[in-house]
Amino acid sequence: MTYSEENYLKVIYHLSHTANKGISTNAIANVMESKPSSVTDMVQKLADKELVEYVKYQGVTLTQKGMFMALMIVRKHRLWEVFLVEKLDFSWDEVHDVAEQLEHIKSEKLTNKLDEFLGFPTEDPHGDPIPDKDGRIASIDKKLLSEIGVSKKVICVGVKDSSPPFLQYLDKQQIALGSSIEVVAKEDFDHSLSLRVDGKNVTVSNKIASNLFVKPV
Amino acid sequence: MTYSEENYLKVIYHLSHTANKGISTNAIANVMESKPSSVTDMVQKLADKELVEYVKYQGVTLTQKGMFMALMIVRKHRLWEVFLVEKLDFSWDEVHDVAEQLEHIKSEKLTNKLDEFLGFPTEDPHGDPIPDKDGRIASIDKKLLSEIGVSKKVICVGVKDSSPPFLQYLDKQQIALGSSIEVVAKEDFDHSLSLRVDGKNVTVSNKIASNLFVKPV
DNA sequence: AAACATTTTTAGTCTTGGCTAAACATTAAG
DNA sequence: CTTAATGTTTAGCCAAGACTAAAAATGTTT
Repeated sequence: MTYSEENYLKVIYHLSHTANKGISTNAIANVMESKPSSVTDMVQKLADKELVEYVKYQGVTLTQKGMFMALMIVRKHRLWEVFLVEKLDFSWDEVHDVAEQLEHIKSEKLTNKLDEFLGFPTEDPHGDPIPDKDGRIASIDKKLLSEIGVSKKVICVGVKDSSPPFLQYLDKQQIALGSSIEVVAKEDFDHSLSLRVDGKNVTVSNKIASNLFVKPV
Repeated sequence: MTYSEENYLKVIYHLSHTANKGISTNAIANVMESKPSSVTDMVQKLADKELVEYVKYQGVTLTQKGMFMALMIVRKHRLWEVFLVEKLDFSWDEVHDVAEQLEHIKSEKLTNKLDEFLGFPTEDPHGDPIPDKDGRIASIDKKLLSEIGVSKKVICVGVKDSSPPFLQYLDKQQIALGSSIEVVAKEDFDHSLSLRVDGKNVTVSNKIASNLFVKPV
């Protein structure tokens, strides 16, 4: 497995969550900032290795084997993110690029020892679930904050967008994983939300609210 | 800096310690298990980037810039080895291949935070010195056990050869970094040594003794 | 000092992963 | 149901890094 093949598998895995048909070469190229023609080539190589199912013009899906490898890459990525935040004091907006490199380190022993060292965490610093060594994911029931009704109380459990600007915005508003949030009011005009976050009043736009995962308290 | 360029710099750095003239393409090719012609190509590329001084047919030496980059790679390699042994319970014969991968992770912040997390170690698990963030190395005065006179007492501070078979042999004889060693006798015939290692009698061949670094107690 | 052996470089080739431009499918619209 | 628009693949090309075989430089010997 080359570096590049691993990246393709990871991207296909992530795209599989939003779309439930075959993933188009175009979609992959967009995410990878490359060209559809390059994707076609690589996808054919992955199909030869039986990591993806590929029908011309119909898109790509992961095979069992490909799914497992993708899960192991995601596992490594998220474990390293936990390591960076918990042990090395990185903030949650700084970890992505480094984890993007660390996820390619090949050593099953390292991955499993790291998992143990971290106390077998089930979620990364953004609230995303961490597959265990057999690829199993503990699914948590979570909703977008934007779907929560007025006067309901919830706890912040994850972010949908984990780009640095969004995460830094949340830091500024003192919204973090574990924060308790009450929806005080919803504005009809722009769908913005008035919240009480850990006792403080905060107003957020609908765009913010639809990128925050919460669970009923 | 590509992965491959980094490996060349590292190899040239290591070879510079034993030979103090220019390093030949042949020597590099041997260590890298590649061919001299491939080395010539790469070395010319490194010279274009001013990371090495290169005169045709005369061999290669590191420039200031190249030396610093090499030191940073060695620094990362050795810090990760400490991490693997101290935090993840790897044994000293298992760390090399994984550290070989980890040394290429690009993030100054990661390296320095890791250094801090480990308590700014000055040596790796094999007793090799770890360059600090400015590339400085604390030099320790050490001799080969084979050069020590009879009835002298020393402490084991490093290994010259850190291949798994040698390290595993030392484990079996319960010789480790920090072990106190007294040279009880030296055999004229085969230059083998009778030792007292932490109170136990052990006999080792000259080959073993000339791969163990010790310092006077 | 010339001839031979060794080392090093050059020239040309291969593979991987990417690109552009052109050809080919599919879908949507008239 | 045919054409236009869009999406996808093919064909041909490029750069990096490695290789083989051949040419050139260095060194070693007599």
